[in-house]
Amino acid sequence: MKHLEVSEFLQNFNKELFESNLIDWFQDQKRDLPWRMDQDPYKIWVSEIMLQQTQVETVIPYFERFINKFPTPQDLANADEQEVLKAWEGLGYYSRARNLQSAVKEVSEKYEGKVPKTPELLSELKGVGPYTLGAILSIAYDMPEPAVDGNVMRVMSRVLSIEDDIAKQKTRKIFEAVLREIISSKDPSSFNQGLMELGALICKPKNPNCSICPVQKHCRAYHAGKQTQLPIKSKAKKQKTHAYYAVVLMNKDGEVYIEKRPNEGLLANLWQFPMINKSEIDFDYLSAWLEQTYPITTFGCKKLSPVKHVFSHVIWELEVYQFVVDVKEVEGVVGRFVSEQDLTAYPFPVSHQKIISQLSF
DNA sequence: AATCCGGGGTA
DNA sequence: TACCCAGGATT
Repeated sequence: MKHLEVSEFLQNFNKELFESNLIDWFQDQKRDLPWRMDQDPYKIWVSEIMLQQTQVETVIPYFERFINKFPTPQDLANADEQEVLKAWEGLGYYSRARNLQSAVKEVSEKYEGKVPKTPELLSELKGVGPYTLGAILSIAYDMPEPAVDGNVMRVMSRVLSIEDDIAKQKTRKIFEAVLREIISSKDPSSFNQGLMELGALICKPKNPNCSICPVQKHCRAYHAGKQTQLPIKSKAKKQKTHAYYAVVLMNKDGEVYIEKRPNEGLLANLWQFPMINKSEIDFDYLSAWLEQTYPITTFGCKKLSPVKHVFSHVIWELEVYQFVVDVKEVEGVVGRFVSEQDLTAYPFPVSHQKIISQLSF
């Protein structure tokens, strides 16, 4: 029963009744979320970027602060990137923030701040992929575009008993084709949001609550008793561990040395304490390496608590040391010494926030 | 088609 | 632990 055509998935499927069952349930049961207060395309855009791979409850406080700080596209376009990253601090996938600001600048300049209304123009924007495109067009502009995310694939794989591997890129296209056939033309916004809301509240990955599901009678997986076996998803490979020394260099004034990470790759443009891979240096030479790399001479050294941090694709194990240092006057140094007070102005990854929380100034 | 890119919630 | 989350960009 694999790799069927769209028409085969939809045989004997009552799409009109499915549509009304889904939309009626959504209108009645939808959560009161801050990006549902109005239909401002900018706010919907911001929310959709934040919601990528991120749960609703996590996003809510970030969204509130972000919109309060950058109420309009112009505000975000004119902001300093460091300010934007600071507002994103702790949310993860920081390229979302940089791409969003870049795209908002483009909208501000080319379209007078109006979010474009066509798939072609929208998909040109950085950070707007197939899902976000459909979400913006359907929710902000009531256009019948599919918005296929993890929720939608889980719900529809069960409803239509679709057994393709949802971890594979091409499978999303199958769901988009199916959704184009059944999406409501009357209320595509409630239809798309209803599918996602259903996935979040009822048709959950584990223990789906089929007994109260508004589309139970349409669900082939439920009727076959195999709702917990769908969707099919191949496993991701395990992360590799990287071990580093991370060092806090504190001068006599209680200021600590921080440096900006490169403008691409992991945690791009965020700040950190100096780190060196343990495979590159033995601990006995750490002090000497620090003195040749940074404008300092080291004195005392004490060990802080180690930090373990799990990313989606890699694991960091940081062995943390704090050095007392004298500062030499050197030009061309990338980092800087900052006070405890000023530290709060810089965006740090959570792994290094764990180090900051150990410091006593 | 794989891999890179965060962090937190949940069973 | 392992899996998941209103995914997109890069290789």
